[in-house]
Amino acid sequence: MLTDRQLLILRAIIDDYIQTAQPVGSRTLSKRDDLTFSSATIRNDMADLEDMGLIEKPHTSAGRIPSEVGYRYYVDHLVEKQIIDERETGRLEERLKQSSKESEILIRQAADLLSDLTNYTTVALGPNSQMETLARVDFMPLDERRGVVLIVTDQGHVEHRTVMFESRVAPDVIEETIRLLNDRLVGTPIGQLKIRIGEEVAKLQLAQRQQYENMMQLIQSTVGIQTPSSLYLGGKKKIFNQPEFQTLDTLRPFLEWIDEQERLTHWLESLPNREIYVSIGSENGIVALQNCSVITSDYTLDGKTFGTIAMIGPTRMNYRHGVQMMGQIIEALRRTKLDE
Amino acid sequence: MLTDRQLLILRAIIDDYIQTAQPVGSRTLSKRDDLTFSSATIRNDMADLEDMGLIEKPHTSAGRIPSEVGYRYYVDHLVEKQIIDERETGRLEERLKQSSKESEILIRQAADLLSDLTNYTTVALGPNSQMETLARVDFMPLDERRGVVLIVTDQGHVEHRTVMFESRVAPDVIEETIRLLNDRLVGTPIGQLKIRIGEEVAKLQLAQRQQYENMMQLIQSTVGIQTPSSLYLGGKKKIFNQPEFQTLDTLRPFLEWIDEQERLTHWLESLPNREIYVSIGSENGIVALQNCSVITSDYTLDGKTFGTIAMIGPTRMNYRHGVQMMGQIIEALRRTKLDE
DNA sequence: ATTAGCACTCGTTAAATATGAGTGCTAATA
DNA sequence: TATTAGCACTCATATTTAACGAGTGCTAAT
Repeated sequence: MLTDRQLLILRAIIDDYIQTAQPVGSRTLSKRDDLTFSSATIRNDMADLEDMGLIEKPHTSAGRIPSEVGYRYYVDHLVEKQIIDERETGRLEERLKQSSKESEILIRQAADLLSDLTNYTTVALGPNSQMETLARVDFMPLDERRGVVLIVTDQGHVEHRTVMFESRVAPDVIEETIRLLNDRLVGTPIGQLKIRIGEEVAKLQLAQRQQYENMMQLIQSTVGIQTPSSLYLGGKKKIFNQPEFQTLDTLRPFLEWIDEQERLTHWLESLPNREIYVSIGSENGIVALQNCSVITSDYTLDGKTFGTIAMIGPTRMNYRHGVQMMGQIIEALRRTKLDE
Repeated sequence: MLTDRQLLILRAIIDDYIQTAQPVGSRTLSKRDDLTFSSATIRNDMADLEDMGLIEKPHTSAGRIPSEVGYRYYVDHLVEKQIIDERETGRLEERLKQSSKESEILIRQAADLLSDLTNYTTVALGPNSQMETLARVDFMPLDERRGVVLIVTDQGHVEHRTVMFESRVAPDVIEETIRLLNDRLVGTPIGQLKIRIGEEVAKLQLAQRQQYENMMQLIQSTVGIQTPSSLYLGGKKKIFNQPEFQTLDTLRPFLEWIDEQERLTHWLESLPNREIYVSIGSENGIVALQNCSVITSDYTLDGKTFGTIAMIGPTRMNYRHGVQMMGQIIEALRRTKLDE
């Protein structure tokens, strides 16, 4: 167990290191107003803290830096969660409201805002359309052999795909197929369209054989439509300002990783659903983010569960401020109404 | 005017420098099989080439590197344009064909392909939808006060926007408005929708006042739909392998610039329409691309003019190979049929 | 239990030195 | 006259050496 003084010293070391990115020495600490002990006393406590694995030194004659265990202790015990500053949240809500009522744009704006508030890179993942249900299928002819098939979800998302037919198709065949699709598939979760149609297709074979090929073509195109989750990166440049990323060895893996949209999406989707979750350093298990910490949170927009937002900074990130800003942003998003 | 030998030497210097990224000395050159002169002779010619501004030395005791003027001369006189290797083009066409028939995906694939062939970053700009004409407007209700308005262009591009009405709207009002929009606007270039509707709106005021607000809301939403040109970056990582971008001072501006989608789009759109155009070093006028050269070309897909593709590498780029690969890719794209 | 004092460690910086690739010029050669 | 061998000179880069100083751990005094 830590003594009060050790706690004070640990906190001071981390606070100082977060600000300066330099190892913190005992003399520096003893000069702080909130630490009244001599440097020797502090040194003794530092040795104890090091024995406990909370801090470490880069080399013999350097000051101490927090270890990952130290940061973990700091975040779990020394960061007060969820103090929502009503005034500030209101201001954020206001800024979000001004930008747009389009959910996609709102999310982007939120990510940018969070990035600007914290100076860390942010990633926002939109809703996973796989969960939404089909509201309607429609078709628009372009010419004799081409047309666009559209699907709309209950949440108002639209996806489309151009269909190319083998031969000229009679309008009523298309009409009938679309009607069939609407009859059978409306209300089906987007992710299950493909499976669902399999059950229905058998009945089709009884129908007119003549246009069978074209009908199947249209159906396959429809259920094959992908609904990609929208991903947005805010403040990618911010990383350039971090002292730990001033070398190519550290910068390159980070940039390469962050640019891999698909992997990023998977990662965000795989995160545990929580309010606000802090992953410190190598805890995240991603090699490219070894020296990064991540604050993630699911968010709701206008009450509905929506997606995930993440904030990525160096392990030496300002956890207190980060957690607080994250809390404010998701609260502001929660309060934002889409329809007024 | 350059003597034959000087030409040979200039070419050798540039070829060598392109490969090694190191200043080229007279002794190195004299050992090449294609240069039979002594190092002293080469030194004399080098001095002349330097006087003409074609090469320069980083410092007194270093070899020579090509100047921008030198590269320009090299590209204009020493790079043979447009030798299309039928075999290779066919292979590229094959690979493109396999990927998809969806134009968007084809373009991405082409950009990736070009990047892999050359090891430089590529940017592909899709067609500018502003030029396409409206083929159809449609509306799908979501609930009493919301719906999705869709527009389709003659090229099969679809854009949509969610509309939020002030009050409950009668289906027949919507139907009528949509019919009106289709009647008046089909065939109008997307870029001119807004202007065009102004002329029509006066007549509207005579119609039922009651639902005027909602009708206007629907119309405004429709003509306000943006059709962003699609932009795709291929091989962004490639820059990390270039020796001239191993330092943050050079890397950072490049990465920051390349990530600015909007600026990038504008830049590509502002380029002169040409088959293949090479911009060397500071010629492009962009500070962040001072040390980069760009090979750009408009391309056609399936015969139709489509967009612009660009290849960005260090000034010390392999122009011969780059120009050739660019030629092959746009030829392969030109031959690719969308509908078979 | 705390603190002053001191020897010791070791990364960082600066100066001193060595290395060598490459040049320009001059004089000899074909 | 054009080419080449020879040589002194330049200058970026790498290596070595020395000085510096922030910070530590330990011991003895308070």
